[in-house]
Amino acid sequence: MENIRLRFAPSPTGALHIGGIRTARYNFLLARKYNGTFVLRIEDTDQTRYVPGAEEYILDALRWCGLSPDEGPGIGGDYGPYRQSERKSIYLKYAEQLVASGHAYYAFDTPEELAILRSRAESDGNTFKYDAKVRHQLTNSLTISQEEVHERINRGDDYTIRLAVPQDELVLIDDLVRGRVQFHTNELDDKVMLKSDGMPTYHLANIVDDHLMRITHVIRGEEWLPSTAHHVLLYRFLGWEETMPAFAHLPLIMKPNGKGKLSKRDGAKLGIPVFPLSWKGPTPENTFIGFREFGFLPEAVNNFLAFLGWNPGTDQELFDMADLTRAFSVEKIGKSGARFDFDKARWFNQQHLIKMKSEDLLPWVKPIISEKGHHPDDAFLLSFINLMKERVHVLPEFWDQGNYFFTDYTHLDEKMVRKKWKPELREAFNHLEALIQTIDDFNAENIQHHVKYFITEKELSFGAILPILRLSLTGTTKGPDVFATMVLLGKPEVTRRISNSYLHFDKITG
RNA sequence: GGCCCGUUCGUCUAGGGGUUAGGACGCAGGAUUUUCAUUCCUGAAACACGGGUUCGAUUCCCGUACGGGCUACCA
Repeated sequence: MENIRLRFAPSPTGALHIGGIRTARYNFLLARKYNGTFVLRIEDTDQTRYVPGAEEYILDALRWCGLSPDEGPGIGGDYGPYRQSERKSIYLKYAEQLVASGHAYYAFDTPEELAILRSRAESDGNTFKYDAKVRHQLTNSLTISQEEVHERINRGDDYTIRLAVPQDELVLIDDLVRGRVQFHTNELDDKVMLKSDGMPTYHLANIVDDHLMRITHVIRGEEWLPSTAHHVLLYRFLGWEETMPAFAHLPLIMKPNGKGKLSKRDGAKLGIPVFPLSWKGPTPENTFIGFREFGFLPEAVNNFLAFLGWNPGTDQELFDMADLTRAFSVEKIGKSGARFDFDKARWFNQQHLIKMKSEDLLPWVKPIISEKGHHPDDAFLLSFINLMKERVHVLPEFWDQGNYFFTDYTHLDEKMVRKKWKPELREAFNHLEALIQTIDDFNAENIQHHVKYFITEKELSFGAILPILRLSLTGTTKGPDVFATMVLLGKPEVTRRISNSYLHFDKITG
């Protein structure tokens, strides 16, 4: 595996969903594992589907995921340009070479004519296929004279160049994931190589570029498997079969309900992210929330994604990027489609959150708190993160579950107050408040010691006091250790909240 | 419809001719006598079906069913 080169080749037609990120991830992983090169190529040959901003999104998304390309548009490299629209003339040359060697031909049939043939066949219960059986009845350089071909081209008639797929041959593909797959050429159509606007189709561009860019392995989605036979034929006809890259077709990521492959819409429908980053489209229907905005760590997203269709063969599930690179192998990629399981994604995120050092989490949590208008110092934030990180799944929950550390709580669990507050506790709480005032060294151990003493003194129980104490401090019965919470809140705030809470409590129970 | 790919707990999966079919998420119960969470323990839960091959198939082969993909001058 020397000098391996892999590429990720998305088309800039909008936001890139996580299926694409997984494909990029696998390509990246294999490249890194063998000290190879990871190339980004933009496949913008369909000018009608070009979406402004999409290319930028792709690069941003890759970078956020830690998948920065070694070569690509805006990055450079020895095999550029890396945007197919900028390589137009290259494809024409090879398309014409294909015609010259008899493996392709000029076709003048218009889309309208073909549509008619298609619908006619359909009404007869058949399907129309532009192939060896019918190409001699259609308008192309095989059926009209060379003069007429030149004449039509010279006068500016629209034409395409189609691949002349031979008859009665077997095309063998040794897929790294699926083993040997074979296609019979009689089932293959004469695919368009060069479109009438002068742009190549994916099929031609991808083969020409993979060859010219010295790509050694093509890892892509299973949706490409059926056209791989055409691709093999192209390598053969262009004389490049010796250096043809190895193919690995990935199982698809399926919708959470298992019905079909995951699509952009599924996210909005279920209220879950299926994109790495948020994407603002022209309409609400084309606007999507990303894993980043949802509060996921890129490492967790990658860990989760890597396991959709791959596993190391051990019981280990938690991987950082470096571990993943070490453990990854194409042989361990599965064959069957993997369902997108958001609960598992949340679990991965939680585990990564727990595993991370609080210092490393600081830059992720800080913006969430400051967004709410609070700017505590790092030491405070660090203690806060320590207390909270093992009870949140996604970043915004640091605020949702811990906002009372920064401001008076806005929500009080009245049901629990009714359950725990007895008016006769008021006297005890007054004592407790006074007792807390006297604690000089306000650390958790010390506070606990005093509170414990107080409880036994008053012949009360932990279970009677602590929940209501927590309620008075945080408004909820859930949360980190009460004494640790008190330390972080600080003595003045603790006593303030305790004395303030009587009013609310009496009102609720009274 | 045609072609191609696939099928182990609800989900992600390990395994592979003879296993109590393993792990993880989720779910249920329990422990950690302040909650929540973490952590730990326990539990329910799977080899699609039918034929072969074999002493023996979940594992190999062939069918069937089911699922998925492709079937554009889209990628």
